[in-house]
Amino acid sequence: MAVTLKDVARASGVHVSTVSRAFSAAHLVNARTRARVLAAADELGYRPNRVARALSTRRTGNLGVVVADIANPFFPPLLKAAQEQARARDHHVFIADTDERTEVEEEAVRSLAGQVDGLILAAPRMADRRIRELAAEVPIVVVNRRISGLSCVLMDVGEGVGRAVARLADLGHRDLALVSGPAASWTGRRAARAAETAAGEHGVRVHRVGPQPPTEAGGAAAFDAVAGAGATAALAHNDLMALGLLAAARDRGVPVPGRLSVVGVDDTLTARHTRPALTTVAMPVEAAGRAAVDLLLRDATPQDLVLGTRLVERDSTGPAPAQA
Amino acid sequence: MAVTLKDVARASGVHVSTVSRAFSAAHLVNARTRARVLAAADELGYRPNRVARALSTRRTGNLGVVVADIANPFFPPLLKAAQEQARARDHHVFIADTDERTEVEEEAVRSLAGQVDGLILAAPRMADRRIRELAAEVPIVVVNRRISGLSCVLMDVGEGVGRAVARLADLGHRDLALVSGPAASWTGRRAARAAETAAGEHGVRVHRVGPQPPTEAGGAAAFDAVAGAGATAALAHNDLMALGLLAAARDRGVPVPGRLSVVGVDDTLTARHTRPALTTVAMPVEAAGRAAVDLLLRDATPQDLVLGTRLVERDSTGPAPAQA
DNA sequence: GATGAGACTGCAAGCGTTTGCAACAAAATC
DNA sequence: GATTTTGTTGCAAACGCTTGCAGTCTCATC
Repeated sequence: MAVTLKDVARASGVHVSTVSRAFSAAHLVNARTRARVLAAADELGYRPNRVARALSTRRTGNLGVVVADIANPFFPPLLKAAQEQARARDHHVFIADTDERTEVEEEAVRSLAGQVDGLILAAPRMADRRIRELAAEVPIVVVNRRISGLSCVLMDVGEGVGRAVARLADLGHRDLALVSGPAASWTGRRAARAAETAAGEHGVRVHRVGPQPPTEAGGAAAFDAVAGAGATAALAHNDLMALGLLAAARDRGVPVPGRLSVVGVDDTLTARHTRPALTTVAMPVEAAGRAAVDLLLRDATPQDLVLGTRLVERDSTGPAPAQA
Repeated sequence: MAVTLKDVARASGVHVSTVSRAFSAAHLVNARTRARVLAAADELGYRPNRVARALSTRRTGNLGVVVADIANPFFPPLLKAAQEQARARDHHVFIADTDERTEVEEEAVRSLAGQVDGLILAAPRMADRRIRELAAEVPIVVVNRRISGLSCVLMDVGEGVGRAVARLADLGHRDLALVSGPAASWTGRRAARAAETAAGEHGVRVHRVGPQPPTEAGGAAAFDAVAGAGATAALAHNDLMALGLLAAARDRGVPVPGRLSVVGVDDTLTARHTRPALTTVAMPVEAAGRAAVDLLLRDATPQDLVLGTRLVERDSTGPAPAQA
């Protein structure tokens, strides 16, 4: 069916190994022979069979990206940047959506391991140990989580979160609700720590709320606890949860930012179009996607790469309400 | 390095072919032998090498999904549903983002062709001819476009659009701007036709605006033309463009829906959180993703599958303004 | 003019599976 | 009891490509 090396060899009167070298080791074949081979290949429409090549070289030219939820607007730009970078390096990319489930995550890594040269785990939920074990089977780069011994691309949410808390303090807020997502989230813990540190420095009380699923519904579910704690500002685990808070506030007739300031994390496209537009901590997601691919393909010794974040102030934050 | 059939064979004292059959043709091997083999395999942690298997069976167990822009919120749910369905069928999925470029699209199909059992082209931009040619190399299912001879999953935007126009007419609108996206978009043409038909039936004038890129910026860029045409309502190519219109309207101080009603297409997550919340035509995207995978894996004779759409009325539409 | 060094090319053994075929034994059929 | 069937297994040839090795041929070198 498809045109193979053998066909090209026959057509150009040389051995298959010469044809092979004409493609993948040009300097080992005579220039004129090579030209003849390439011409024949072109004529026949030859395209190397990546599967066969992979079998013999043990390099597939494929990468995998494992994410918790493709539909979570945080991931698509990461995915897009990663796949674009991979394409530029002549690699293809698999995606696996784990639906936030650890078992699925593990199985995804396992079953992908055989047909990729490396995997990018975006904000994985597995235990460090498991990830390290899996890294013995296939090169792994982790995004948004630090695991010693592995290459990690980190978006230092702490920076932006700290700035957010400082800004809220400036605006007069003294009670901040920290609405957390999944307990296993590295970024979440990191944000919490940064928030608490900054809060301490600025004399702001922190009220922990959650954990809740990192979804709009999760955010909405947290609203009553936020209000109950007497907080005038809330920092959500991510934009999606912040949206949930916004929606719940609207339902309850609580004006934002009049009575409650809300801050998200991620700066997903959505954030710009909420009502009110969401103040949020912007993550360098595209850069992270590209960096992860580079790290994987370069496969140098494990290294951490820390990318900065910044506060994007929109309309969901404002001065603390006067005391009742 | 990795455990192979040979290792398992040695460990269980049978020939590799027997081991192979123990996995992929159970009925051809004695039950007790099989048990012994499986035990040995389990013990050694054997995992079949999909690449090698693919070389010999010519089935890779992989699918590819080609989309114009992963970051366009329309696609992630489709991708997610497709990959979940594929996973359920023990398949992996490649993604390719074409960045809206035809050449990239074609090259993506070509280079993926060798390592997938089939491709899903979501809203492709290529010419019908090209797609049909490519379909000779690899099974293709097309989403959101009808191409004779190929299996297609169609979301009949016409239905929802027709209803939207009817509703706008009810609200008193008589001048509707049709803000179009890429000229090559099947859905776009389909929507335009449906809008014009419905407009004709309800005595509404249609003003064509565009084409513009199917982005927020594209929508914003179209605003002046919309206003200039004297339209009191606009139907955008997609939600993203509708958002652009909303933003531009806000910038120009034009109240929505007070002076201009805006309708999007897609009902992306974003739509619910715009200011005002966007009235839009909802697409059954997840269902389409699943259906596309099923069609591909079943690989029956080509068939079309038409899924319905509906109008989701939110706050960006309202009564037409009184005549000036 | 013998010798060694390149430059090029072919040969053949893999890579880990699958699968048609043959071999053999045991069971079933007449 | 001879013959066929059935069940089970091994053998070996693919699948399309890469690559270490060895062979040939041409030149430069002394």
